[in-house]
Amino acid sequence: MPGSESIHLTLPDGSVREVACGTTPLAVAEGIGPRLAKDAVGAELDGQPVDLRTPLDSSGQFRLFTTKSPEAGDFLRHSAEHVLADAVKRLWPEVEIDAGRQDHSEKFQYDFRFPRAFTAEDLEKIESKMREILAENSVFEREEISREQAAELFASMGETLKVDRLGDIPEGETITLYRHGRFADLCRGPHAQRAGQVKAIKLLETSGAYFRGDESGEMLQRIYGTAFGSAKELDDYLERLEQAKLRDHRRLGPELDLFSFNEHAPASPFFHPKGAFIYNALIDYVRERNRDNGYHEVVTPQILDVDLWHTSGHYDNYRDGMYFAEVDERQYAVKPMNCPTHCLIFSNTLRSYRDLPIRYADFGRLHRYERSGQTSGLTRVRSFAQDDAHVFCTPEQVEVEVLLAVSIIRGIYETFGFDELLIELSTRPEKRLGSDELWDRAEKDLAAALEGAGIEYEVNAGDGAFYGPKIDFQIKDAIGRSWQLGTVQLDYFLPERFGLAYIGEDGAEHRPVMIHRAMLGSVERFLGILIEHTAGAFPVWLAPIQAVVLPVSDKFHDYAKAVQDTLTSGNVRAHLDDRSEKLGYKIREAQLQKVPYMLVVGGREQDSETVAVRPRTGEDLGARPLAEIVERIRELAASRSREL
RNA sequence: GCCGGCAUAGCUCAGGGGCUAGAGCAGCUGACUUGUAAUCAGCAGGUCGUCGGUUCGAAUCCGACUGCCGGCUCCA
Repeated sequence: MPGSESIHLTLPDGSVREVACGTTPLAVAEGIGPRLAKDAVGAELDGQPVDLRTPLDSSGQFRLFTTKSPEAGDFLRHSAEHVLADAVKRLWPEVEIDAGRQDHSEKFQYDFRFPRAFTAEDLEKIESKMREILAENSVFEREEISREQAAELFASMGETLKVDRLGDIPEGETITLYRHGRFADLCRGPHAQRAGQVKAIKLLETSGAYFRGDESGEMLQRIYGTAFGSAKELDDYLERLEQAKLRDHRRLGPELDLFSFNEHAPASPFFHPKGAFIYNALIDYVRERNRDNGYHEVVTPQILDVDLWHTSGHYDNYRDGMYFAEVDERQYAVKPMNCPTHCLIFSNTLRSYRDLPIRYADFGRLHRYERSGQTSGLTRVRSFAQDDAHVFCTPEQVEVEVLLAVSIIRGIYETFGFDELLIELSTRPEKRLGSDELWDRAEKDLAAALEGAGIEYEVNAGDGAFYGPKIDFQIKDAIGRSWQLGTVQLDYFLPERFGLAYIGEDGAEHRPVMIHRAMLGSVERFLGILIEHTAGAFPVWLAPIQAVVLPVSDKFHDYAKAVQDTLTSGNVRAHLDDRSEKLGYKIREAQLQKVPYMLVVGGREQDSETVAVRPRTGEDLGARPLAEIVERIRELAASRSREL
């Protein structure tokens, strides 16, 4: 708050400005120049976005964003969000407003209590009303207000949802209001300076959304949109959405003949030969890594007495997500997880501490009933397999075992080119089993394993599984989207439920610790992500067809066939396109199928026992000896290279 | 599960209370014999998602169901 003390702001050019504590970023901008003050949208202090009107009370690295800064986007979208609410209120004054979005990195949204769903026509009307409001170019004003004043204000406006929301703000927190024109909303900011700085808006879609995210509560009507400082940026954004659609695995999968879906088994993929090839190649890869690291594969039943699921606790917690069958008047459940079956193998015989760690891997098919509306392509299915494994070890071995799992996982992601990796340590959730001492120890073990190996991670407080903390692995795909893949979870609870024990050095029984580990996660989901990451252009080792032989005319079919045979006997997955079509036609088709290598053969090649090599990158490598290309493809596949 | 949308040929889509439901691509047949992203011609292909209702008549209007899509919620 304004005081006699001063603070020091370090500007991007390295210069330092000394200003009174409580000076606003807008005042700082004015001090630098009127032009900058006019164009300023927002600011940041030590990387934290700050509103132009929020008094600064500490020193730090200071930057101002103008309409031209990409960083201004969050400010602009947040302001467009208020303009959206304003527009809806102007069109339908009786509508109650709820709240906007937390994350404005891409979109904005607002929820309304509206008697029906918004239609496409409504959106058009709202959008043009928003443009009118933007043209008014109102200034966004920030106002600190007491809880009582705020409650009174919103009650007087008939905004009962807002009054409810007010109650969600923790005691003692400064309550701020942002106004533009006659519109006022409870808001933390930050906002742009003026509405007119938002140059391009688009409303994207509508949907229902539960008030406060409560499934048992009221459903409101939500509108999503996006906004930018220029029409060009908006166009680029929409273009990116289009590009993302083109690599959507639900589109590419059928196009590349990888998989299909059928009403007879909703949300359960049918992998065609090419898709199954990739599916199995992924599993083979993990199998190889398992073998190299002392994990032993087991095969366990699909359908087990429901009794087992009572023991494991899954029946109580996840009954609604399980499939059941009754045979011989006996109740069975289709397995949704492998862990209980692994516990049964572990307890099949007396175990010594000398046997530990025991590492069981399992690619068993799992079935989980996902509620309708929750399923999507390969990423959320009802029938799937995980690259699952469970390690049974002594408490002392936990750190080493966790580290082993982490290092295998990192190696695997590298193979796929998932270079950007975020590791999260998820700690005890509110609903959990076991004592606090147990959790203290488990969380400490995981953290120690990561820190011991110098691995950077973030803590995701409260997001652990109910039976133990976990390390989650998030990757970023080729177009920057984040996906959670692998997980390493500590479990002290299942060994307890199953009464697992090993005989220790002291001759007494001890409880083993269980570590759940998946690297790809669900193989189905991983394949979906991989399709989008690669846009269907798989690395040579995963390409169902690695090379297609293209004779330029029927006259060269014999040579083409001989080429294919040579490739095949050299373990290259080769296809011969001997249709009577022009070369361009066949190239186009192979290209659309993203076949890594097109091998053109005509008179010249036949005479010299070569093939004209055209990788799917489109370059022309010219005529190469057949043996060379066989060797090249074989080498790329064997090394699981991503090169062509 | 909730809010909303969609469902016509293998695919992308047009049509629309009425008489024989269309196009392009893909498929098949034939001609062409092809040199780095689509040769030409012909043929075939449909219970207009399923069930029910309204109607003289429904692919078209209404309802239910199923599946899919965008969100919400959930995800051991």
